[in-house]
Amino acid sequence: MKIDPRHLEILAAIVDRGGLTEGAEALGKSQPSVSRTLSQLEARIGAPLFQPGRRPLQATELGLALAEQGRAVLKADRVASDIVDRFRTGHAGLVRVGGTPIFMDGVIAPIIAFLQKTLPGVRVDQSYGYAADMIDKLRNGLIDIAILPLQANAVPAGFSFQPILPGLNVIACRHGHPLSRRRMPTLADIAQYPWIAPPADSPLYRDLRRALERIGAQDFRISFSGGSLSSVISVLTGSDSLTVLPYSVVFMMKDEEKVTALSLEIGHPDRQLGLLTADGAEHTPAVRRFRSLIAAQFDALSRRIVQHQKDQHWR
Amino acid sequence: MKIDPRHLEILAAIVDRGGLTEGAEALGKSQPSVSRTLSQLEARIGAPLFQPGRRPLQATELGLALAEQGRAVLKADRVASDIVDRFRTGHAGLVRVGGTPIFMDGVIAPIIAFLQKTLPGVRVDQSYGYAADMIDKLRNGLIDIAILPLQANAVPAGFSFQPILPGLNVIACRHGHPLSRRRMPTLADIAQYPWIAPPADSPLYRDLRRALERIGAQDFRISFSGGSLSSVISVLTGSDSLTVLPYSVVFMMKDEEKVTALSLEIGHPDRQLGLLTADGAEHTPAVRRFRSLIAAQFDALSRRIVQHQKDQHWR
DNA sequence: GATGAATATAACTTCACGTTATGAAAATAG
DNA sequence: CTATTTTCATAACGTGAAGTTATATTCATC
Repeated sequence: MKIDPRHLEILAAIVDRGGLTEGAEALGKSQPSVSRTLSQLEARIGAPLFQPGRRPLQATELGLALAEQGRAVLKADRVASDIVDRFRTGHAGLVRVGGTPIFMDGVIAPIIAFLQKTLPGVRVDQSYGYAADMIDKLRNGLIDIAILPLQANAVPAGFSFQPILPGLNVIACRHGHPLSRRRMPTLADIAQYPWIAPPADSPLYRDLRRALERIGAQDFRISFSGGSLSSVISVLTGSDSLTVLPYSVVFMMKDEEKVTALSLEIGHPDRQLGLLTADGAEHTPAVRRFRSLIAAQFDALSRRIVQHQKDQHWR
Repeated sequence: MKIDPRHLEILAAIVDRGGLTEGAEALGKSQPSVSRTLSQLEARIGAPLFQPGRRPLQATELGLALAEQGRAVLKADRVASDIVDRFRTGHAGLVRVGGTPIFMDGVIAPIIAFLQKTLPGVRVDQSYGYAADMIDKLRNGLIDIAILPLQANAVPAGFSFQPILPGLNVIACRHGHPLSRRRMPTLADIAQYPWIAPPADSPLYRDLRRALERIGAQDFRISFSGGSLSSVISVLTGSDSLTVLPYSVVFMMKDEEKVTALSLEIGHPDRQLGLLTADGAEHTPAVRRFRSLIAAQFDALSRRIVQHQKDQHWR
């Protein structure tokens, strides 16, 4: 015999609260409503759920057994409500973000780590790729947000781009590198050190080439290439190699005093790091919340960077 | 946000069966019905529960989380249905029976033990008392069935009495008792042995007095009184005492060869052992089933007793 | 027996859910 | 790539469960 789970809930409420009136109150219903539902349930079952004509109400064996199940329903229902509420407020859910490897590892991941304190129920699915890839994934709904360097006029139709940081790159070397003491290293200074190259298809690699062209370096030695950030940093700190990194990545690591940037202007691409999203995409509250928190974090980071640069100027 | 537990059930069915059509089938509903319910649920929650436009249907994170709760509801519901079904068929429930102590211990309890194999889900609440007590408890709905010796014309108004055995009493002694060998013990034989007396307010005690009067015994020594069956049997088998017991009690114990009955006619009260019930009482299926099974058992017992007596006559 | 609190009943309205019929869309096959 | 099939969504409508307020009953208690 099929029983309406709501009836079991009502029964549990009556049993646990010790009366129709209290039970109805706990359920947010009127007393007559609960009373009639109980009568109908007893009629359907064909047996009393409470000792008839006894007050205060006392459940029968059957009533108690069914109330037990009603409690299970109530609990499941409460849990479900919680899940929905947390989902709707963006405190739970899945956020799928993708972006360029070095920047994701060096800047985004630490920020996500920080955000997890605010959003402990949010799960982040991180994936790596460059612009074309990411745009494709966004279009197919495989990721929610891409974090990329992009030119303002290169934003494809149907996408929105929210800049978060200038796409500033620097030449990086280990702390204590011979060049790091020079105020203005010359081409000749630089030429004697080998380079760590980002993957050949990465924007960072193009930036490296462009920067070297700009300062007049025709030829350069590559000692290591293709690694992700942690490998690059290992090689960088363990040798006198140079590489090109987003300034923000170097900035994030400055307190560790392993890596530093040469004071050498290398010409900035007119790209901005930013959040790319597909226009039609329905974002979950968790995604929206995550996105705004990320933006806020970058705003703060951006101000810290500006402040830091000012401080260095004064010195 | 409050969620209808039935919707969670439907969601669980869809997720577990892998589609609307199958889910609807499993729930015994039409496909459009579950389709609309699902749409409404998604609308209420404000988020898709399944990846939109994907076939075969694949649940979102949120959908999976809620389906989990739906499974809990389904389970509780199924258990509740089972409880009700078993209750309605009399396979589960509470049966409250009361009766005279010696008879309950000696005959009813062994039969109940046997019935538990047929009705493993039925709980029996046994209580002891004499007629007046039991009638009172029946009237107040504190017990469902009383098992008593009663005169056919002494059945109070508003009660039904179903005889199950003749109220035959015998003088009992230990196996191997000196008197047990006598074909027809005389009063003088009997007079030298002490008696174990049932509680003074019991019908058995009155039967004892009546029996002794009938065979002409003016005076008798009481060596033990007030015990329940197991004490009485202990004293009986450990001494040469005599006592009065319902024949059915002695019969039930005959295979143990501890106790036997004297072949002495002691005059039967015109009482019958039977099942007394209050007319107005609403009996649960378990009680009805129990009652009919008890009656059947006694019918069988009664036939076994008759057969036994025939066998003894031939010897 | 009177009083007060709790439960049951009555009368009515609304809306969720069931149905069948049919349209739209996605996957599969040719 | 088009046709077919399967699966899901929508439409339209009837029924009944469950909500409401007002009021009657019933049970415990003083």
